[in-house]
Amino acid sequence: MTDTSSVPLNRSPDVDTERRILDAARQVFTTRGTAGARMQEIAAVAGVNQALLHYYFRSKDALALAVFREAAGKLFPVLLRIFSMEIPLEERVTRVVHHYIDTLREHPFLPGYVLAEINFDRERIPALVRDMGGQHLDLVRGIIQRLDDELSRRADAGEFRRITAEQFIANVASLCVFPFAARPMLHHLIGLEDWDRFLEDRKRDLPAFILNAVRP
Amino acid sequence: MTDTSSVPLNRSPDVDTERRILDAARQVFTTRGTAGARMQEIAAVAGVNQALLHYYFRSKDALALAVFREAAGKLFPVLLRIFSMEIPLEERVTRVVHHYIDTLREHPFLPGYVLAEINFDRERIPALVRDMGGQHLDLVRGIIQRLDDELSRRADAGEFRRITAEQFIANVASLCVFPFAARPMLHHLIGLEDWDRFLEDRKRDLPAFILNAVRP
DNA sequence: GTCTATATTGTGATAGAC
DNA sequence: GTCTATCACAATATAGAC
Repeated sequence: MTDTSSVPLNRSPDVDTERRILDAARQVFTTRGTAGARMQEIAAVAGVNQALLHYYFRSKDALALAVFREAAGKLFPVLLRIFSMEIPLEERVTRVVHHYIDTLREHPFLPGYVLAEINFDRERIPALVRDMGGQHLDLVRGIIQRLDDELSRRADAGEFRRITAEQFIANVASLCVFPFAARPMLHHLIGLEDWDRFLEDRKRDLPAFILNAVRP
Repeated sequence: MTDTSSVPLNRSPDVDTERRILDAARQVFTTRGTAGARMQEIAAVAGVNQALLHYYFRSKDALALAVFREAAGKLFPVLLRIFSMEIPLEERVTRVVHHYIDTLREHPFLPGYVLAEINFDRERIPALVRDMGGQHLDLVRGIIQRLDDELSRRADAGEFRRITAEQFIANVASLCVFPFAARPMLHHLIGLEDWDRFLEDRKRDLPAFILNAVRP
């Protein structure tokens, strides 16, 4: 009789290999795009055989979805969480800017990859919404509503220009994310050595920039 | 004897068909991405046979390059031209904003497509630079230098905060282009009927927003 | 120039040994 | 769980008639 006490039955697949495959998949999918990625290359990067990818993830589509979910999970939930906090608007903006520039500096290919996905695959947005649970849309609407109220109040007080929450959020997202999506081009113009400096300057100046812009 | 007077010998390929193919290719490439696009679909959209695509463009790669060149040609030269004009900075910014939002509203898939291309294909940036001719880099450096001088001068005069030309250009590009690249998502949040309104608001407010942001 | 038919390769996926 | 070998088909590209 075999000893099963130290080896649980129905043990989940080797998490180490699965992780290695997923990391390799992220690397390849984010740099070549989902359609341009090759299962063979992912296997090579993971240091395993191509058949194993199918053993763990069944199909290229399923693997791509797993990667996209993980990538989107890095970008959106934090944004919602910070914008839900009960702290002054100025503080929320500063935190979002710092968090995004720090995160994207570590994963510079995420923005281009995610933007490409949502543009080229119609199923990505619904999948994203489903992932966030049924509350997602309500949560977002709540955040937008609250931000709208706040911006109106401060406009009434003469502190801010009139601006909708959608425009405000679009501004914050644009200024934080776009430079990374356009990185190969900016990179080429600015030069590799100054890229880090560029990001540091941006991290420092963007919060004041965003708020100053809506002052009368 | 055939009448050749109205049918030039060595006549260039039927420009009408070539155009139809190129338009179809743009439509398919920009919505599915280069790697995800299928020659068969392009042929169907163009209303011709797949073999004709190769007759006119030799290979998928060559066709993709032609589409990318045309797309990039819609986005970059105008930016350089406007920023080279001898008009006040405020006027330059306003013109760029208006031009971009109007152009991208007509071609909403261009930003996502071009960003995906430059992220996924390392050859795109060099090709882009080559396309603009040898003067390209000098022209860009000239524009950046001039803008830098101008921003410094106005910072010295206490009119502006200190900001580099690179940051300023990144801000303008981000605010104009990103919403289109993120369109499927914003679209989903904002709703189809309000998208046009969103763009109109943006076109009106962005110039003042950009300049106000750099005021002390 | 435009078509049909076909060659040729690339690529996701599976079978089956270990 | 992991591998090698192979299948099946999708997709680019070409040949050749008209």
